[in-house]
Amino acid sequence: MTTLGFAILGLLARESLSGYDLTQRMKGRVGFFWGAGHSQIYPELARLEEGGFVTHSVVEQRERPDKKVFEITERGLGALKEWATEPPPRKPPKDELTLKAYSVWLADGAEAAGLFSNEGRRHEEQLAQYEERRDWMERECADDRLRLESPRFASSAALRRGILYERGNAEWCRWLAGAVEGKPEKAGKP
Amino acid sequence: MTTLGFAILGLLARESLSGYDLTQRMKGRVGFFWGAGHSQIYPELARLEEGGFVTHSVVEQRERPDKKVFEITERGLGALKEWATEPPPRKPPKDELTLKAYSVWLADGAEAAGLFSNEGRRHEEQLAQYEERRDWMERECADDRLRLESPRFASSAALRRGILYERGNAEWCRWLAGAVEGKPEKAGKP
DNA sequence: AAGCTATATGTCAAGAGTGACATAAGAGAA
DNA sequence: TTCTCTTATGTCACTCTTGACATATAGCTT
Repeated sequence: MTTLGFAILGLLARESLSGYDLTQRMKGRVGFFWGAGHSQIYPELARLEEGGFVTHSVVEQRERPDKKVFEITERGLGALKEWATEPPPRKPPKDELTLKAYSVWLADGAEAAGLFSNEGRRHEEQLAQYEERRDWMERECADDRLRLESPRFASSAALRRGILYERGNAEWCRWLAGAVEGKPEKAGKP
Repeated sequence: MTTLGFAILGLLARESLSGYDLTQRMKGRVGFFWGAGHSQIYPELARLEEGGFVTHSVVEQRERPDKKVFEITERGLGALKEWATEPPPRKPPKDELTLKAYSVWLADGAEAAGLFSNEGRRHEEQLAQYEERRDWMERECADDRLRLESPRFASSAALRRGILYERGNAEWCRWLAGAVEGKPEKAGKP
């Protein structure tokens, strides 16, 4: 079982979905801690079904093409539950922006300030979205999001991580943009 | 040019290194924002040399095997400088721990508390290491780390990002571990 | 002499992930 | 009619990444 498989099971444990729906979820709410295109999802669903972790049924639709709706099995639920508390392998987080910062000493100050100020704005926008979603959850599922055995609780926990992540990124980008502002470019030979 | 290529150039812009040295750096100081094993590094160095971004010279050693020391070229330096201020493609950060948190509502509370408390400790240890390194830099290269055109400045900027990242992770892990503590397991059928 | 560790450089097969290509139904606009 | 958009499912080739295999020098230990 791959991590992508568990990402899919995590969504299917909440509600039955088609491959297309799963693709949308991966772009949306789950998108800030995992990602996958449909070209990865369809083959993975086939593998999950082969392993007995999900089953599907075809739903005929009138005004749209038919779809396959996938449902998690008991076996899938059991595997997901076990996986959820196993320590993840530690891999280095790959952050291309930090990698760029690592070479910022070579760059022109105005250009670097532009980059980090733009990225800072992007992260602030994302942060605002997450905070809006958090506030919405606090209003709409006030009690439910505190019940540990409710999927809402898990969603809000993940969301909290996203908020912390974006906040850190936004702060850092703003700081760095400010710091490199006015740094002169190393003069070439005119 | 791949991102790994620029990661290597970022290191070679500071000092000339062998493939083996680069592998050590990737595990160490650069490890928190990019990673690669030697099986990726050696072929990438060959590609970089083919493209004229680096050159190498063989250094004979007495008490060790000979080594190839790679040096960045003007062309490599130029490419790195340009890349450093280009906006990175936005890809979803893949965080397996947050993905696990997303399914924590299914898990046994004690086991989940164990996982997140362990991970929290790991992040705190990493944070402590980074802070130690930051303090060391403040002492040893007090002025230099503030000069924008110095590699020390870029290193300390990246380090600052690492500290923010680990702080966020540690806080979140601790919070979640505390929250799921005492959550009873869903009873199986006895 | 045999084995272990650190240094040093490589290859290869398998798996994960990306982007393009391909198809198809129905809705709505030009 | 044709074209485009959204929904819907799939494949394929390519790249990136990982882990194992492979080799070699030299010091140190057993």
